[in-house]
Amino acid sequence: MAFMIAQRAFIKVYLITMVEKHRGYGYQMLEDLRRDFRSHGYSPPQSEIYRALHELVQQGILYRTKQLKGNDPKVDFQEIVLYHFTPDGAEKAKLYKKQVKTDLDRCLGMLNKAVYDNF
Amino acid sequence: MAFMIAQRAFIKVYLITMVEKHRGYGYQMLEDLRRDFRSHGYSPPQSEIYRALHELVQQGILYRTKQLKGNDPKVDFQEIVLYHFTPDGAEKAKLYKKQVKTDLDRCLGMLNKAVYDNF
DNA sequence: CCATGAACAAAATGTTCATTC
DNA sequence: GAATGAACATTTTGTTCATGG
Repeated sequence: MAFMIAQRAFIKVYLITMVEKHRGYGYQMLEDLRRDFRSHGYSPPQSEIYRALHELVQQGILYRTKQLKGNDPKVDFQEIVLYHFTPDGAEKAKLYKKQVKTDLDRCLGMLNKAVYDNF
Repeated sequence: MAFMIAQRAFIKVYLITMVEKHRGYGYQMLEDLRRDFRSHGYSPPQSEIYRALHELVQQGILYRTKQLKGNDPKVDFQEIVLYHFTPDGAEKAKLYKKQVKTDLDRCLGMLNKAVYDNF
């Protein structure tokens, strides 16, 4: 077992949750995470979000579709990549999240213990 | 700012606390930590403990003395390395711990948030 | 500037080996 | 097996570059 939870896993559960909420594409999720964790002094690097998304596709949890950002193609030709659950993706995601939850709890236990033991 | 607290820093505060309690030498501290974290599924690698101790010496917080383990040299010639605070080591240690405490709290905040947001 | 992706560089860690008692 | 240390290998990250709209 590793020491702490990996950044990758941490990000992945957030991405899964975002897909559950039908929210968006990579760049958007990146900005959301940065906003939500700014007060914690954490700014996930852009590469990690894309890597995490790619891995979730590899794991057969998500699949991709492409779409033009603006409703009107004449206005905005920017192409974005949307993510959705595969047929059995939701179930796989549930399982993955469960594993990460276990690890999150483990890490919380260790950090709380460290505070208790040393401070 | 990094994502999570580094294993190294985590171990260092434990080592400092152990030196405060006049406990021991590297190998002993390693075993203690392994025992204390076994239930958390974490077993710090031996190399990390020594690396951490060396760094604390580099930082001018600790210095080393050597000693034979058994009281009677005829019985046990095993040489061990003991660690003590340098003259200003205690103060430096206090400062270092303070920094790590801040980071521990930050990490706890992030992990708790993750649990709240995703589960 | 938004958006995606890959390539590359660095750091942190894990594993193994060497040495001594 | 206890004890210390270094070397080496790998993984995980962070940074930078490339491309296009």
